[in-house]
Amino acid sequence: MKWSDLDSDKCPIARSLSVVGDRWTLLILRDCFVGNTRFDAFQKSLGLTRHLLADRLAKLVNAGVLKKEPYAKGRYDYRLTTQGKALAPVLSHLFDWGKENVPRTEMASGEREAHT
Amino acid sequence: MKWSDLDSDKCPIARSLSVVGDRWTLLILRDCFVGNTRFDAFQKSLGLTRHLLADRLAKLVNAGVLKKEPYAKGRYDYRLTTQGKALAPVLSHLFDWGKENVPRTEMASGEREAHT
DNA sequence: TTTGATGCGTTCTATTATAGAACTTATAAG
DNA sequence: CTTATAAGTTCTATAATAGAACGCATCAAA
Repeated sequence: MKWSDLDSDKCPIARSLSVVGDRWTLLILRDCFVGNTRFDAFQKSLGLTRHLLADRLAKLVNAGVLKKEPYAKGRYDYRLTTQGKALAPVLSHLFDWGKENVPRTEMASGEREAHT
Repeated sequence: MKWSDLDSDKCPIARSLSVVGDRWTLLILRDCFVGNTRFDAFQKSLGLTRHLLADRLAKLVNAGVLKKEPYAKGRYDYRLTTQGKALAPVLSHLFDWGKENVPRTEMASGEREAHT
């Protein structure tokens, strides 16, 4: 199997991962749950490249997880759809598991992030 | 932020993803929950390259999610640790979400897989 | 009405990651 | 001795990601 064929897999877990299993995708959704809605806000918060961010947002919109709502010409809010909101338990458990099982390693230098 | 710095992130979700957020990793764990324990079994079931499988298994063992138990000289069973078993709710919700929200697309040709 | 800042991308090059197949080493079976 | 199985490793080719710069449109100030 190729990663790109996951969407036709018999297993629902594999199909879920075909939508949210790419690098950064779940972190973008975490930001959505916290209230971020805009391109630059995601980019600054996550630090991924603009190229990838554009790609991931497009895929999420395409999959019906986010919807793109214009608030001015050429500017958009990305908001969770009902489908997207249904992912809350996944993030919630990842939060709990990480808190319990993945101690924070020391950083090289400058601190970042604020989320929760 | 780089993907490789996620392990020092303040957010537990980001730290979780530093362990299980790589391509294939959650599918390998799914196989573990279903009872697979061996290298070739994972490889045949998932179809990822042996190279990547070796890499992912090593990372999971290193992170304490799987443990490597020899059953013969040079042969091993990979089994979930307590920490690994604690990921069950994540997979469970991904299962539910995929079943509800990600319809299976048609395949190009030959069917595969059996899981679930 | 030119200048500058903001928002949302796209384009470019360089580096990593992944795919696919062949090759190792060791054990065990025929 | 030959073949089969298990668990990798090595190799080359292709795809994905990082990092920075560029583009274009709006708005606000000068």
